Formats: sequence, C-alpha cells, structure tokens
Amino acid sequence: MTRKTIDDVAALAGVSIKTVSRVLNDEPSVRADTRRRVEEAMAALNYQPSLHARSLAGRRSSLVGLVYDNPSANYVFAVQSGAIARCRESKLRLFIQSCDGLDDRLIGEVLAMVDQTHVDGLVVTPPLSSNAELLEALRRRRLPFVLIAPDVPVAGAPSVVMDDRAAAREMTEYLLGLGHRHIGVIAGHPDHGSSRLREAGWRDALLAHGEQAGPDLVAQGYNTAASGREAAHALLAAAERPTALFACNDDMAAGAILAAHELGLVLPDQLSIAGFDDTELAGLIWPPLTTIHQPVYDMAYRATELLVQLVRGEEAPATTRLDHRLVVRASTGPPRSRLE
Amino acid sequence: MTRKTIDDVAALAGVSIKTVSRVLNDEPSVRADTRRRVEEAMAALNYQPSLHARSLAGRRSSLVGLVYDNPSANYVFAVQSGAIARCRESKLRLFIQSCDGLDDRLIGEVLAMVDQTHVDGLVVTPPLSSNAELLEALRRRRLPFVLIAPDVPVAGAPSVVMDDRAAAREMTEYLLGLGHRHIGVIAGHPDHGSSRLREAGWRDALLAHGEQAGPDLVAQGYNTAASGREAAHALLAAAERPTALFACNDDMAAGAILAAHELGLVLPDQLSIAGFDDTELAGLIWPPLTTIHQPVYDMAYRATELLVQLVRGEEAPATTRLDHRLVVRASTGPPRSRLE
DNA sequence: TTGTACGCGTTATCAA
DNA sequence: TTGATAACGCGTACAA
Repeated sequence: MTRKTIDDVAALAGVSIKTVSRVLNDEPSVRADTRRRVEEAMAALNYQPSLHARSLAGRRSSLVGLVYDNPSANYVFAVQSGAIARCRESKLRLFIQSCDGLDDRLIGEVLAMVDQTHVDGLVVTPPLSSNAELLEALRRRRLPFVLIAPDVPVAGAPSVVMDDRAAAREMTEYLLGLGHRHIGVIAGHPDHGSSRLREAGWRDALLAHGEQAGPDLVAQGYNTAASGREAAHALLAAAERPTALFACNDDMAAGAILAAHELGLVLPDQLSIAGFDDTELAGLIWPPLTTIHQPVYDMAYRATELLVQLVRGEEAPATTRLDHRLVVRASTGPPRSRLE
Repeated sequence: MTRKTIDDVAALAGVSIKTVSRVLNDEPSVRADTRRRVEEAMAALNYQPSLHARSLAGRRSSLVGLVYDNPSANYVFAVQSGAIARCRESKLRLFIQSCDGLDDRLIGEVLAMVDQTHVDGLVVTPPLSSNAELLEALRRRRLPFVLIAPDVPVAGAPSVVMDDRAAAREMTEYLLGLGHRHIGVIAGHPDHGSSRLREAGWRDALLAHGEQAGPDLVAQGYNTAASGREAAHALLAAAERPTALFACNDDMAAGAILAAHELGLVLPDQLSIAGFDDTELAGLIWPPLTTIHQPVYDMAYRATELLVQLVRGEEAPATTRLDHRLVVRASTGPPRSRLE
C-alpha cells in the first residue's frame, strides 16, 4: 500500500495535477463540478497531501512553531493546548520545540529548528519571550513571531499579556479588605519580569492604604515550592509576624502552606495564604488556594491567532491584554485578632 | 537573506553536492580533508539542511511522532520530556500530536498526521496504546510504533510498561505492615487497564494476608481529584471505617485528603492515605503523599529508543518493564488504635 | 573517493 | 477555467 499522491487523484478525477492543487488550496477559479469530482477522488483514495512536498514547493509550510523553556508542566500543557486548538481551526500543524534557556547554544538551536522545519512563524513563551538576543536573531531571520508575557513590549512583535501588576494589587487589596495589615510577599524568580510586576502590585496596594511595605515583609522565592516554603519560614520567624502571605505563584504558595502546617498554624484563622496563576494545584491542596487566575490557555490561543494573521501578511495589534480573575477559596480569611 | 542550500555549501567547499550529502549523512567514503572542508563551509554559511527536502528525497524523514490523549498535564509533560531527550541524542525531530480519543475521527486524524508528516514511527501513550482499532490501522500502514503501558501486549509492537499490579500489592503490604487491617481502595478510571491491575494488586495483598477485600472497601473513582474526594467520603461513611485508603492515582489521593480534612481527620494518625504515580503534586500537598513512583519520563525515553531501533530495521524486545519505587512520605503511618 | 542525472510530491509560472 | 512544465532542496542509483 504505497502512499497516494496528487497524481493518483488527478488520474482518478480526470484532471491535471494543477487542478487538484487548486482544489487543495481553495483557489476560486475551479468550476463547481470539477471541484466536486476532485474532492470525491481525494476522498475515495483517502489522499493526504505531503507536508514536505507542499512546503518545499510553496512559499509557506503551514507549520508554526512553539518554543518553550519552562519547568512547569501545567504551564507548558496549557500553552500547548491553546496553541494546538487554534492551529486546528486553520488546518495548521504545530511544531513544538523545548529549549534550555541556560544553554548558550539556545539561539543556535532555535534558528536551526526554524531553518530545518521552515516554520512560517513562532509563538514564544516566557521566559524566552524576554530573551533579547533570541528575539533579535528571529527578527534578522525576518520570521514572524508573537510573544506571550514578555517583560517589556518588543517593537515589531505582537505580545499577549495579562496585567500582573493590577492583579497582584487586587489580591493585596482583597487581603487588606479582610482586615490584614501585615501582609508579607514571597517574590517570584528574579529573572522573570512578571515577578517584579507582581511584587510591585503588592507594594502599590499597601502604600495606597498607608501600610508599610518594608524589607522584613519581603522574601525572595524562585517559583518552586521548596523556595516558597523556605521564604515562608523566614517571614513567619519575624518578631511581628505577618497575618497573611501573598506568594507570587501557586507552587510557592503550596510551599508556604507546607511551612504553615509545619508550624502548626491553622489556615486561614492564624494565617492567610494567597497564590497566583490558578494552576490545577490550587484546587487540590488543603486548604484550597485563593489565587489569581492567569488565562494561560487563552493567551496561547490568542497568540497563535495573531501569528496566523501575521503569516497572512495582515496587521496585528502590538499588545493584547487578557483579563485575569481573583479566585477566592479557603486559604484566606479575616485575621484571627478580628474574630476575637 | 535567502536560505542556504546544499549548493551553496558545495560551491564554497569546491565539491559536488553529493559529497556534501555524504558528509551530512556521515557516510564513510569521504576523505578526511574533504570532509573537513565541507564541514567548514557548512559552519561558515550556517547551513541547515531542509527537513522537507531530505524526507521528500530520502526514504526516511528523521521525524518521529508522539500521540497522546491524556488530560494530565504532568503525565503529558513527563512523556514529552523523555521522548524529546531521546530524540535529541539521535538528531531526530519529534512531532507531537494531541488527540481526542472520544472523537470518532480519531483514527483518521492520526493517519492523516502520519501521511502528511511522513513520520518514521510513532510512540503511542495510554489510553491510545490500548485502542485496538487505532493499532490495527497503524499496522496496516506498516508504520513502526511502540506502546507505552498498553492494557495487553500487542503482537508486533514493543511495549514499555511498569508492573502496576506488583506495585499496588507492595503499597498495600506496606500499609498492612504498619498495622492497618481495613484498607479501602479508590479504583481508577475503568477504561484504563492499569486501574484494574492496581486494584488487583490491592486485592492480592489483602487476600494473601487473610484480610477481607469486600465491596464495602472499594469505591469507584475516575482519576480526578473530585472523584477521589467523593469516593473517600463514601468509604469513610461506612460503619466500620477503614484506617487507610489506597487511591489508584495521586490526583484521587489528593481528593481523598481533601475529604479527610473536611471530616476533620488528622493524617496519618486517624487515617492513612496513599497514592500512585508520584506526580509533582505528591510533594506539594499536606501531608506529603506516600505513593508509588511511576517512571514516566524513563518509560517515554525507552519507548523512543526502541522506536529508533525499529526504524533502523533492528529488532526490539516485545516487553520492557521498568522498575517502580515505593516512596514513603508523611501521609501514611500506623493506625491510631495501635498507638493507644 | 567523487560526481552526474534523476526523482521525491507539491506549488508557481505561464500559456492555452 | 484548465494544463504543461519548471522549480523547491535533497537522497539515490549508477558511473567515473
């Protein structure tokens, strides 16, 4: 059973291969009944056009790339799912490439993938979306690309973002509204721009309410549960213990909850803990985590959509901001002193 | 800046394109200094061979496929990572395809991907690896494929598995060893073969120790935390409450822990809970989960390695069984009655 | 050890 | 509206 080709279809339909090609590419100048004959022949033969032949002959490959360098399974899965969903709608294939951002061959590897696979464009996820060298290299290749959550907007490349700073501020204001006054923050990985924005949002809220945001209320984390646990222990060892902790991602919040359990603190009565991202984890831990929903799937879907536009030669907005959502669960509540 | 081709390299090196091709494919019959000249030219031009041209001209595409239909981010991420790692070693590209197993177009979509991309072979993950129709269709296409954790071995396709039944038995024996006598089980999704094996392992251990394994100790779950929570509530409502629960995956175990917290039970004193898989989650919940480590990454790595052998025309063992590991954390302990 | 000529399956060009 | 033919960039068969 050898592979069916465009010649087989043409022979069966009694037309030239060029006409089959026209049908394949939805070109208008084909008579309706010719088109029907060709389509029937394709169906009868179960014909599938070769991606390789198409992209070799044409100027487009119908392949788009997704590059990531992210240790979070949930994040990567959500991004992939969103991009896959959008590709499916446009009958595009998605080529997924995992990278190692610490490797100095990173850029070479991405460019090699681009040249070898002839992808029409690239969706770039954080933290690669903030790698200036990489982005510059892509621009020199004149390859269309869309960034998800870059630290700073990049001229010439559309970005899809959420408002990290506003979201962090909302969360902190929610905690203030519960009556908390000493609210510690577990900062995210210093290499991620969103970390700075989230910490800034926390500070915004405290200062706006005339509260302190001193260094004793800040502990450095690295986006891992282990770092969150350590940071929480440091914050909770202070003389004037915070009554609430805002962790800049859910994993660190989970680590902070571990620390609270280790100290025998009852949540949320003796300590409130909030996270950020609303990963799957947030609903699986005890108590369920109050957090900010980051629309990762939607961001990837939209980014891929913008890339499709770019590839078609259409314009795309420089920045697309998607809405976040404060999700209140059981890990936060009024501070105990208020209850007494 | 137009794309560099094999002709550019040949011109710069002063040889024919055939010689460049030989160097590219590591063929032996090239004089050392000729090879060096060609390699220098390739480096100077930053030449990357076109995947499409290679697979169109040759009889191999250097592309292997990975198909999955699995809602678990952790599982998918681990599988992808293992397959990617092995591909990298052989300079293969991995084409990742997400499927919807409930869609009746499933088989058509997989075959379309195979025909369009010319993948040399396929790594098939559960539950697709137990889809008899799909496997039969692949066999008819004469496409090499390797199965990860199929329900039953399939003639002609190597499988990479772990011993679910033995692992579940070990876990149950560990709980028996702690002094538990009433050990409930939260069964996994009935469509997954591993669910039956894990439940069987639980029963093996109880029967071998002369304990009961009656229906009041079994609750049906569906591999989700929500179903685990519900199942745990059902089991814990029994007149003679179990002192330990064995959930057939970690997500359900997390749900069971939620249920225990809701009932105000202190773990592990009043109730021990064990899981299966050792996902990232296991270390992030409170108390940290005793579970069985399933070597998903390694299984995918090995499966890809076997596929590479198959594609080369080499033989591959029908079944490769990788070791699991009992990971004891804090969610299990002796039953309270023993302590008193 | 190296090179020439052809074909892989499609799109692009140009003519009919 | 349709078709003949030349690319696309590489591997393969065979020759030198």
